[in-house]
Amino acid sequence: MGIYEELIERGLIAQVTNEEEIKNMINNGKAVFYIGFDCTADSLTAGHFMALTLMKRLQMAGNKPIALIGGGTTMIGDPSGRTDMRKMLTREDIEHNAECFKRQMERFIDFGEGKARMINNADWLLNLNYVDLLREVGACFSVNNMLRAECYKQRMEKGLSFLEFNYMIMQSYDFYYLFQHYDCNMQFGGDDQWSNMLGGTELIRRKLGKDAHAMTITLLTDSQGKKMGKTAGNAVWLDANKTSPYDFYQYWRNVDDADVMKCIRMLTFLPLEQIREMEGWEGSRLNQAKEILAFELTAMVHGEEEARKAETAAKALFGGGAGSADIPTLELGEADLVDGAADIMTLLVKTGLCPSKSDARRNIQQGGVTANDEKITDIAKIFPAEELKAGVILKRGKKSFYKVVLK
RNA sequence: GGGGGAAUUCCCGAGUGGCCAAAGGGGACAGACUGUAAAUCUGCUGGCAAUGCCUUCGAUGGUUCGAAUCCAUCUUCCCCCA
Repeated sequence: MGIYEELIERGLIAQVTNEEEIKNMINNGKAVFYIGFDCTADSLTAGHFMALTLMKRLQMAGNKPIALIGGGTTMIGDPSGRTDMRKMLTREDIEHNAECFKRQMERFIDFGEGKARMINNADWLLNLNYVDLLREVGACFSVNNMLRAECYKQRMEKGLSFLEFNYMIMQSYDFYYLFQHYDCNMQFGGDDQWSNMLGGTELIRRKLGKDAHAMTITLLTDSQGKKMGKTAGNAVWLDANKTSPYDFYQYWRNVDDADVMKCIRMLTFLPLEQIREMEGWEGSRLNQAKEILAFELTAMVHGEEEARKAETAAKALFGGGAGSADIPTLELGEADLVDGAADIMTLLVKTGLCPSKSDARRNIQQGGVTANDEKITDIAKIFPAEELKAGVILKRGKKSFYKVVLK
C-alpha cells in the first residue's frame, strides 16, 4: 500500500488536480511539495497540526516538504473562510510570529540537509515591484474567474477589500516562484485553499507551459460541521505556554463520540490495522479510544513524558484519588497570606481557575468548587497556613483543578 | 465624487432621555443525569472592599439635574448612483 492509498484511507485527501500523476509522484517519493502557513499568531494551533502531520507522512514516504512561512502573504491576509477582514499585523509582529512557527515546526519535521526546507515568502514578495508584477502575472488572471471562486463569492456579500482580493495572486506567485527556484511540483493546503492553489497551477501553466499539482486536505470538522481545534472560539495552541499539555490532552480526551475515530484516523500515526480494529468500538468503550487519541497527540506535540504526566494527572483526578504530583501547582509565599491564611476566592483567582472574584463567587454558590474533594459552600472560606503547607487541591467544575502549596 | 444606512456586552440582536449593567437567542461556565461523551432539565453570564459603588453601548467633545438614547466632529463598514 502506497502513501497515497494510506492518505485516502485515513480520509485526509479532499481534492486533487490529477489523481494518477499525484499518486505516482508521492508513492515514489518524487514530490517536492509546499504548504503555506500564515503567521497571524505567535504559535501554531491544533488546526495547523494536521498539515504538519501530513508533511511528516509524506516526508516519511520520501517526499520533500517545504514549509512556507507566510511572512509576505500575512501582510495581506487571506479572505478565504472569513466573513470579515483580518486585523492588519505589523511587520515586526509577523517576523516574531514566523520565528515562533519555525521553532515549533522543527519538532515535527526533519529539516536536515536535503530533507526539507523552510522558506519565508517575505524574501520575494516584499520586494516585488507593483507594475512589473501586474505585467508579469496580473495579465494571467481573469477577474471574472477570480470572482467566481468560492472564497470570494461569500465575501461579495459582505465586502472584500482590494488588498485581500490580491491574496490569491500572492499565493499563486509563491507557487510559481517555488516551482522555478526550488523545483516544487505540488502544493498542499486546507480545502478552503483550493481556489488559491488552482491559481498557482494555472499561473505556472500559462507562464511556463508546465504542469504543477495541487492537493487539499479535508478540513477537520466535528460532527456538527464546525472546525475542530478550538474551544469557545479560542484556538488550541501547540505552544505549552499558551495551552498547557494537560489542557491539550483534555481537549482531545473530550471530543465527541462521533468524532473520535475520525480524529484517530486523520491525526495519529497509529497503523491502519490497529485503527480498523478500533472502528467497531461503541458506547463507553470509546473512552479508551479517546485516551489513546489524547495520549498520541500530546506525545507528538509535547513529548511522551508530558503526555504521560497529563494522562496520570487526568486519571488521578477523574478516578477519584487526588494525590498526583503532576498537576498544575501554584506556590504561595508568606507574602500571599493575610493574617496567616488565604481565602478561597483569592486562591481561585490566583490559580486562574476563575477569571474574577465575581466568577469565583458564582462558582462557589453553584456548588462547583471543591477543596481536597470537599465541597465548598462558604464564599468566605479560609485556609490556614498549616493546611496550605500540606497542599490543597482546588477544583472548579469537573475538569479544572489546581494544587496550591505554601512554601 | 453624490445620496442613504449601520456600529450595543463573547457572538447575533432589542433598546431612541431616567424604571439600563442594558430584553431575547446562541455560546461559555456551574449543577442534576452520565462514560471526563451526546441529548435533556436547572442555574448563571462586566467588575469590586457588594442592599452600595465603579467601568461599559465605535472615538472624541458638547447639551442636560440625568445620555446607549439628543447635537457636533471623527473613524470604520454596508447599500445605491457615478
